[in-house]
Amino acid sequence: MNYDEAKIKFVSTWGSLGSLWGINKAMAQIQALLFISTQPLSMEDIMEDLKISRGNTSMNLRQLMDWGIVTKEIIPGERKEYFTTEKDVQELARTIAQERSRREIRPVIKVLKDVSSIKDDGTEKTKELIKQTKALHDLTETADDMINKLVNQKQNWITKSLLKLIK
Amino acid sequence: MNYDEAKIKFVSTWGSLGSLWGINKAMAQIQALLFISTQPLSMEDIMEDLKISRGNTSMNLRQLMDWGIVTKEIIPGERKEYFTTEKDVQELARTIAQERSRREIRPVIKVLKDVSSIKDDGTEKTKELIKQTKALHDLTETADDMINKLVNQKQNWITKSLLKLIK
DNA sequence: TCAAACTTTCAATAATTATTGAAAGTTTAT
DNA sequence: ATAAACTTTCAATAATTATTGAAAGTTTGA
Repeated sequence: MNYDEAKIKFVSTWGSLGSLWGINKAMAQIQALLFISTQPLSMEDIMEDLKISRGNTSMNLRQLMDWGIVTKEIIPGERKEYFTTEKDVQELARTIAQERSRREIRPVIKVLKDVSSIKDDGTEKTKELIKQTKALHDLTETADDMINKLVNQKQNWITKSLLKLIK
Repeated sequence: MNYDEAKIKFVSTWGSLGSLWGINKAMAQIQALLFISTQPLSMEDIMEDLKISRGNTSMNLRQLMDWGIVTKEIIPGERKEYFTTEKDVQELARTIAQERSRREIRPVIKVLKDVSSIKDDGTEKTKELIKQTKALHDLTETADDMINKLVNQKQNWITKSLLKLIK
């Protein structure tokens, strides 16, 4: 496998993994491209490389900036805008985990809390609903907390945490 | 909020969260319905409750069984098949985490390993590709390991782990 | 102030993914 | 062996989601 093959394989694999953290293919591919690039890329560069339209590139870059994992780079003397992504995997993971938590998990935790707080009318089905949604609420909340704590131990969090954990 | 409202809210919220662990809406809703049901449900029951077709119900139940979170229940004297889901949240989380790892994460880890193992031809871009995909490989592999270890500590894993972790 | 260089927006369209429903398949009781 | 009761399959269709491209918007330099 040479450089070009490896690059294509990486970008497309990372793209298809987008679903894992809830972003679309083009968004994930743009991020992948920036992640292995040695210098900032312009919209033109990205469009050409991924063979996607200008509009698509623009919209997905905006989303990546909203997520906080891509930033605009001004290159002196250049008219075009250039883009870079966070290059540190730890920091990247931290940002992604936080954003997913904020956007998707926390709202669900709220619903679980509301649902599990309905008045117990004494019927079996109500008791079951309360019991099960409460269990789900507790699990989700604890898991969310844990991920955020893990991910916020900036230095080498995964390795350190693992050591502590797996006695 | 009464029982019926709470039930609808729970089922639809859980359905929309399906994307979080990579299953579709109907699948997640069926699981949600079974999760709060006091007794096993037939295909008929599910179709009626969620207002989805027989074919859809059948296909999604099969998938849930493939994931190992729903099982067929034979009720003596009954011709129909009945279904139940794993009721223990811990066990549910364990199964889901394992399946996702097997289906999606491990294959990506393999690609990252292959890509990061290409021959270093000395160019800057190749060095960067190798460096970045290797970092991603290591992170992904370690995170995957950790989740699987966490999730396999059957008894109260989250709480226990948290205690150990967050000094 | 103008126009060239560039970016954003968004309605139209394409691609993907989910859902239906009816025919085919299976199981069970008699 | 048959037919009723039930489940599965899958081609057609619908719903959703992503993508395009051209017009509108913005910024910059002369």
